[in-house]
Amino acid sequence: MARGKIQIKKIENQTNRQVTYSKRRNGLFKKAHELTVLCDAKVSIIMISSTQKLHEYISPAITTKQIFDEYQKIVRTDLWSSHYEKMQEHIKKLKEMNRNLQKDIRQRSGESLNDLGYEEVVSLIEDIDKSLALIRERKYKALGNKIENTKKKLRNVEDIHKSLVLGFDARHDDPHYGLVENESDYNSMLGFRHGGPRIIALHMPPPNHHHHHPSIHSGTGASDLTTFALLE
Amino acid sequence: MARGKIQIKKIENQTNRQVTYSKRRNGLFKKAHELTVLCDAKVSIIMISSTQKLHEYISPAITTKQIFDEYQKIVRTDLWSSHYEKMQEHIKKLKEMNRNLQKDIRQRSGESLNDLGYEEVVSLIEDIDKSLALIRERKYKALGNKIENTKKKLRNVEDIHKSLVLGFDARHDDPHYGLVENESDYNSMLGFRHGGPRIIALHMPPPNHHHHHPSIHSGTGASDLTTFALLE
DNA sequence: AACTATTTATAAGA
DNA sequence: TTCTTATAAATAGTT
Repeated sequence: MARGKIQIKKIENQTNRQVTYSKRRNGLFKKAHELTVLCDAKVSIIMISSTQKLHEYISPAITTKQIFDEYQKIVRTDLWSSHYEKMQEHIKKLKEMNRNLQKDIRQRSGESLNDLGYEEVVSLIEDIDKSLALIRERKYKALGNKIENTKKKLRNVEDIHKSLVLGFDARHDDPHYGLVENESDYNSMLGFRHGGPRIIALHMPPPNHHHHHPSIHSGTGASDLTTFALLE
Repeated sequence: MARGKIQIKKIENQTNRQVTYSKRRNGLFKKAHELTVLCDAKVSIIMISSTQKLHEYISPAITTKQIFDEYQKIVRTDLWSSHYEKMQEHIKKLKEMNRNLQKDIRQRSGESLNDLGYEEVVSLIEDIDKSLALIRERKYKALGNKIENTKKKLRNVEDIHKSLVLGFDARHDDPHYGLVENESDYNSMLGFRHGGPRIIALHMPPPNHHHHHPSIHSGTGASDLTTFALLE
């Protein structure tokens, strides 16, 4: 529009482009402001440059938020109101789901059985019985694994003990053998770290002492296992 | 800017103002579009006229919502986002809640016990046991009530039977007594409607015949009760 | 950032 | 609304 007409297409020279952006932005904002005053209108301009900088013009006597609100009030279509409504629905569904889940749990824990018919109660009991059996089975399996594991480790420790005793006897028989000063050789040999199991573990009763079994059912079963913790 | 300079102040003549609004709006949008193309920028213009009509320009390759999002991301001011974000949070919380409830149910039904420690499994079992006891208790109570009810009704019917027999005998003794043609007198007397219980109920076994009890546990218990349905 | 030749926008009238 | 057109304003290229 001056010193030569230009084609309306992207200015490839970046410096040029930025200069033009700056000049025309000012022109646009000026025109917007004139429009605001002359015609008593509200104008909001938001621009993002190719370098991602943001500039805005907003008529005096209005805020960008007000323009946004007006916009979504008037343009009922699309934009974010649909988004909003979708969210509302989503929330509704989630709440419904939650209600049902909680009801389920309450029924399963025997708190609110009033909505249930007799047959439903019967099948609920069957269901819970099945679940309980499943959980118990898993518990015993887990327990069995732990015990098996513990037995193995105990056996290992007993072997060490034996070899220690054997070694000690041998040394006793042959005074030329010095005492083993460094237990870490044994430990590392057996894959133990951090000093390995303390020797006190050797004083433990043999693994066939499980006359104590009932406690497994009474909820104090865990203490059985902590007894073996030193061997882990 | 033509045929005479104008002052930038509100045009009082309404027609004139609207004409100017229309012309300058087009000019503004044209400039905005040129800016978009020349400088590879994103422009959003929203205008509200003095007559509350809304017009907008939006660069191709962007939506007004995206501009809004960008705007609130860059200008850290609140806008409508507070609402939006609250909803997002709400949804997040509900989802979290849902997840936990479902996990709970899965654990209670023995499906996913892997996250549980040993003690947790033990207390879970205790919990379920308690719940089960509770539900069973309720079941038996409900069953007891039903049976009690049924017994009462049976007793009632037996009384009717007796009085009928007595009446019949009396009539037999005294031929002047006609037969009772209309049983509804008895029924309404006893509070029964719709013809009352059919007399076939009298052929039922006495209420102390509950050798059949096991079926109550096996899920066919309901059929026990339907046997008495005629008496309801 | 300033200049200015030129293009573009537009006020007023039709 | 749209067209016309005289004129104001905007701005591309230059300094």
